[in-house]
Amino acid sequence: MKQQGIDDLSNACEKTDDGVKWKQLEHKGPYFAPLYEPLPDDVKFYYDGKPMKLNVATEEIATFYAKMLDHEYTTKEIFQNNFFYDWRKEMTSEERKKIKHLEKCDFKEMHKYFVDKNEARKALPKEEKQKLKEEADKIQEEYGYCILDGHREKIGNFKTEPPGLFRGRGDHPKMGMLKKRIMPEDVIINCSKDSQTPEPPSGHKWKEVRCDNTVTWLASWTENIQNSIKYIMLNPSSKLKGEKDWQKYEVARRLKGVVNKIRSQYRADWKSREMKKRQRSVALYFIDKLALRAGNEKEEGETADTVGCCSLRVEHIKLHPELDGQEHVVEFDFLGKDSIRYYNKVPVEKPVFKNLQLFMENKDPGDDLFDRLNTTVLNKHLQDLMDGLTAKVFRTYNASITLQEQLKALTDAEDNVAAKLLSYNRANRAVAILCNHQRATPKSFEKSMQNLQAKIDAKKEQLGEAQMELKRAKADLKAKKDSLLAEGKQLLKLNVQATDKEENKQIALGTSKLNYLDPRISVAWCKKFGVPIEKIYNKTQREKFAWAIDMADEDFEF
DNA sequence: GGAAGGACTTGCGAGCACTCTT
DNA sequence: AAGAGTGCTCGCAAGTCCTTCC
Repeated sequence: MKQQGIDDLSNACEKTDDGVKWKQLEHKGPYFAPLYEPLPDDVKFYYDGKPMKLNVATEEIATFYAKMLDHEYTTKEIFQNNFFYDWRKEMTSEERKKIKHLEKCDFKEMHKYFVDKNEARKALPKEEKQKLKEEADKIQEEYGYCILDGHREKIGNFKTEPPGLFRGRGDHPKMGMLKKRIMPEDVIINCSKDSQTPEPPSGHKWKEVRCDNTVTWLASWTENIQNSIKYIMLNPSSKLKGEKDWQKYEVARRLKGVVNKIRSQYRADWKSREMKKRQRSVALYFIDKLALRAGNEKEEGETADTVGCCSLRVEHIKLHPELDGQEHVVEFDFLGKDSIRYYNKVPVEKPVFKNLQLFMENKDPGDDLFDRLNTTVLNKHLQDLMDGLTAKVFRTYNASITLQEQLKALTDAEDNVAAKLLSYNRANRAVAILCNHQRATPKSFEKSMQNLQAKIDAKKEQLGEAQMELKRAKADLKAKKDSLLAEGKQLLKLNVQATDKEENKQIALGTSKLNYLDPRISVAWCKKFGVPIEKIYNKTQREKFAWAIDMADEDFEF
């Protein structure tokens, strides 16, 4: 591997303001999605029952739709309309004259072609598969790494996104629109001046090559659906990302020091004469207590209708003066990030309840609950309370502190490793529930639960038998006792497994583990209770959290 | 001061790869 | 050896929050 530029950095970019500021960045540029291969002649598209040869560009877009035929997306009207509208834009004028209705388009042959092709690929002999893997590894090796200030670092996403049909989440108004192919002419390269500038594919040029050491991306382009910029950045295992991660948790730890003061302050503000302050203090209470997201405004009609705290509308909450024997209950029901439903019934303190009644007076269901508040206002206030404080820090703080407290409460030093891990998972789960990290119940859940139960029943029987035998055979006592003990232990372990699985049915632990829980808490816990770190972090996670594994000893306190 | 643009983190699900069972 | 089940990686959408521009 070339190590050019490590010793000679005299030519490197200089920028003096704060920020990332690397001295050397060298890479190969993005790896481009493979070009379109036209369909064989015998795979036909039919319009109105008659075969029709499409122009290559038109055909390519048709294949995007054909590939998705058995996906639910293609049954949705918005998806169909958006696709058809964009498809027609790319047709030749003759094609456009002919193809006027999507219902008359028959993609079935094309669809079958791709299904078959996919199966053929899966059925490939081992050696062929091995060869394909080696080719992929070669590409990874060549394009998947960069050199940043003398260190070889893994890149997160070194490939451009392939063209296709946009799939939004939830009720997205743009679903089905055509995502265009990214060409070198769309791509901005960022690298140091002294480094070897990456070569664009032959016959092509980059949109721009720049040297901006205040940012961390290697390449970028603007996508055509939302007109937003996409970036090629480093892998979480990189030093740069690790340092940022560490910083994030340090900010959250600083919040720990002032959170009591902030809480008494927002409680006081519930009685403020200013409406703006009251709204701010109630919103902050939600963000703190319920770990809600900030809730930026969104452009209407451009994205799915989802909300966070500051963008909650009257229709998203119901007030119950009394519910199930509890007073002042707020019932939340709204779609949050990724159109995941947030549903929760929460007893709140009386002033909060009274304030909410006030905020909702004379408003329609579609009106903003906090009409005098937005995330900019809220974050400005938070910044005054603590340097670096923003709404999202509360999520990080409350997630991490909850893990630490739960681990303390649930872990029994006398337990075996399996039981300790159940405790760990339960603590992790408490956080995931707080942050509303959900998942669809896995498809094989019922079945695999039954299998596990069958195993447990079998083990119980074995245990019973061993007990009987022990009674019968007084001789050979030691061996029988041991086998009894072993069976008992296995049963316990299976029961633990089953409990864990059941409790985890609809909860996703990954997001909190990766993004909200200070890894030093987990590392310290492992060290303190003699649990190998591999039991809670897999290889990738250990790479991402290398900084924490290095740093934390068993008495680390968040 | 507010809209638009930009950079970066967070989030879920699909599909692949690996393991375990039969 | 094959098939099922599970864990892990990757893709890329969708957030947050800061900066820039008028």
